Amino acid sequence: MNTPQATTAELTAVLGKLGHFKSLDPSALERVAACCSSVELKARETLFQEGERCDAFFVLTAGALRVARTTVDGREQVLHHVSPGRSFAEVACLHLGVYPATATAEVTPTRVVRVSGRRFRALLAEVPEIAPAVIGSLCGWLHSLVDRIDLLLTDSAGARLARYLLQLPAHDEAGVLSVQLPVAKKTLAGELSITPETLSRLLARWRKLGVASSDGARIELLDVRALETLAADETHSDD
Amino acid sequence: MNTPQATTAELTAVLGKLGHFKSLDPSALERVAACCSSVELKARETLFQEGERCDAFFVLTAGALRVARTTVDGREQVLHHVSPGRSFAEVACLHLGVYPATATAEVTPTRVVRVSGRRFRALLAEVPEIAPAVIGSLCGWLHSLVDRIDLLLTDSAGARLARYLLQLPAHDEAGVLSVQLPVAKKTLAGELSITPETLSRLLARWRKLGVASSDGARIELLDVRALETLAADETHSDD
DNA sequence: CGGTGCGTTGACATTTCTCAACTGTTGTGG
DNA sequence: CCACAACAGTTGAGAAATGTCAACGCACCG
Repeated sequence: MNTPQATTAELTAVLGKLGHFKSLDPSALERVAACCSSVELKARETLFQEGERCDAFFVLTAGALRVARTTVDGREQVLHHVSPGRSFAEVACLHLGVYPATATAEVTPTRVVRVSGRRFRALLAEVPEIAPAVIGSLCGWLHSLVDRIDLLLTDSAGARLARYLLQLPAHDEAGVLSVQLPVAKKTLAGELSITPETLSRLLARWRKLGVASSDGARIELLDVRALETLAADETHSDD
Repeated sequence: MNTPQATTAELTAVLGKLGHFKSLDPSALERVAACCSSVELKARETLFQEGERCDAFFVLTAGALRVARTTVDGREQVLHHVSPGRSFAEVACLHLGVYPATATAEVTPTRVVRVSGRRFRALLAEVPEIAPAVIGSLCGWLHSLVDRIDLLLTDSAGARLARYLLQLPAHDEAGVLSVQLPVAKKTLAGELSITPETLSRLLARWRKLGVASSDGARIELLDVRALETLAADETHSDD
């Protein structure tokens, strides 16, 4: 884990681009930046470990990162994928005091801004303008977690996959919607609570049915109506 | 939906007992109370409906309430049960602008405090001391949602049920732990993403094995070690 | 160029769901 | 106060979805 000495000016610039701090005036932003340092990780390096005492939260500025727990039987259970611009571990830092999960970089380089919890809490009391930023960020998290629960409560594996694909940012090319899987299929399977084999078979079946054609991480949604039906139906129709 | 005219003094007293507002000084508390009104519901009455425009969040003071969505195929999907002292719909109010789910009272009477979103946002800017209360409340929600996801990611139905039972507040009587199901078994099945039949069969099997004896909503955890093993194991051991 | 690990496919085992029937309880209206 | 309806809960039998185990091709990385 490398911690290059970034100037406050650089940090200010980075933070100012983040959704929730955009509305802050420059002087407030500078005070936030004064709580921060920047950290650079290589793929597979961990930023923090489950159970570790917690004195900071983070904002991802570049790369990708996953937050996961290790289950009792030793498997890795991915709780969330963090994409650039999002903050994470606020709950651990502001509420729990320990990290309830492990954060691991997925690509090289992955850059994060580290925000000191102690200093940030003090700032929160002094500069009321930053509270809405924090609240907004937490609300964003809550929203995505509720979506995740909604997804997991969907009964059939096919329906979960269809819902997942449909809510992915789609790229329209020549009238055909296509999406790009942001994570490895093995990982995606874990997020949908299915096995990689089942995922592979679902895609194979849909390819045969002409509903979706998958080529590696790019998947073309050929029949969106059919996918929506699959996503809604509890039980998915066979061939 | 009945809205008796409560005095500010009464509201102040009620709010002051809630975890997150406890640390507020009396004058701040009074200003929060000025944003509030109290609402009383009978069982099966709804407080708000999915899709409705949202201009308030709530704190449950008495009774019980469930937050649920209606799935495309018409079933009711319970997202959360709210117990007294907890606030809810903050995300809808402070972030989304519409209610993403429906809140329904489960008992008569159910009493909630309604907090005007518009007035509360203004207050948030004027009284910085209340920000930590909101942040704390949101963190509590996030924590419970992560736990829920963790539970749903548990593979086998038996393991999910065992984990659920073990994390329930247990009542120790004569050396035997016993827990009280806070909701109907049908509802619990929904929360664990299993069918009522499967739930019934699991309890029947455990009763036969001497692991847990169920009598209506009271369940005695006879062999906690065994339950912990079941909760940890992916696949649950048979007789 | 060999190893490591992902993705795919097949055969099989198993859990869990579905459908159906039955019981007991609750609560509602006559 | 009782009868009847409605519904939660239980149990059984069979079906279906999904997981497990295993083998193979393939890409990527050292």
